[in-house]
Amino acid sequence: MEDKEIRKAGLKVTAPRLKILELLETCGEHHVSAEEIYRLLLADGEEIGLATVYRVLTQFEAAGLVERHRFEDGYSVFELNRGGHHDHIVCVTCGKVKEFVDDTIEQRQREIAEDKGYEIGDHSLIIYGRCRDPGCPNHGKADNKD
Amino acid sequence: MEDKEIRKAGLKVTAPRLKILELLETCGEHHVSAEEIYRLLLADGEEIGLATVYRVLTQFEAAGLVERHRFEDGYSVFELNRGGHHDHIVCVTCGKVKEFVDDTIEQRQREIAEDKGYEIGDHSLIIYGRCRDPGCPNHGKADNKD
DNA sequence: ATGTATGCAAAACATTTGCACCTGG
DNA sequence: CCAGGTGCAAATGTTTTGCATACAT
Repeated sequence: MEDKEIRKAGLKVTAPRLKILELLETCGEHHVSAEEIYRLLLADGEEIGLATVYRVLTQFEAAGLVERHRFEDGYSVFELNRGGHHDHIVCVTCGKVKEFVDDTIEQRQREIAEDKGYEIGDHSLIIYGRCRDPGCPNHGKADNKD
Repeated sequence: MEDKEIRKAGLKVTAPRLKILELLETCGEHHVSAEEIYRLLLADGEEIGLATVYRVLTQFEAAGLVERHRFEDGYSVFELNRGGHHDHIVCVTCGKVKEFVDDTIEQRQREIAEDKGYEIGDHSLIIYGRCRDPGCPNHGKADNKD
């Protein structure tokens, strides 16, 4: 059960925390915003406040349970921290996100940080592109400038 | 003069636009927020509104004149688009930003996008670390020229 | 002259916080 | 029982927008 995860974070096991964690587990690689989580839980019959969602997510982030990403738009999305670090490739048209890790890139980053006189911490690499999924609205189209 | 840049963007040449463009030119690699631009121009004796700063920056961004970045905190910083693409390495302590380009990483990104079935567009790579500057640890002024 | 830009104030956002009430351990 | 958690409303901080006026062309 995810009770343990919550306790391990030094938090009490409450309905909102359990529900949010469960929801994130069902999301897999899909990244959800606080607002989305809020609406999904409401729709699921939970009585929960948006403020609580934010509070819990912030606590989970501090505990390393979830990761927060600030993609291009002005809000954050969250995903369960499944251990391994990874970067993201996002479809600018349909928003689909895939994850990847590349050792060459990871290594070069360490070298660059060293070279620039920084002690490396985290990093964030996001590739923006267009996916070739049939369902993607932009399927086949080329870059149109106007 | 930078009149041309503004006209080329289909915008009228006005004082606020000129001033903002000039200011960005003096900034070089230093990334400024809308608020900072606003305060700097006020301090410089300009009569300008914060809303105008945002409007102009948005227009400049759309015209490809400036780039907007959303680093870790909840606001945007802007820099003049000097043509060449580059990535960023940011000090999490003092906020200092350095730019870099690494061909190996650029190349790997193209391969990854291809591999994952994306037609690559842009990307954003930000390395977070701690710089080894003497004046760094305690917030201080963050106005390091580098 | 005329369509744009502007400054200001107010709105719209995502997110945080104060507070009185609830609840898990 | 009580520290910690919650929902709600109000506060925050950033960015956007409505509107009447001012200005570039």
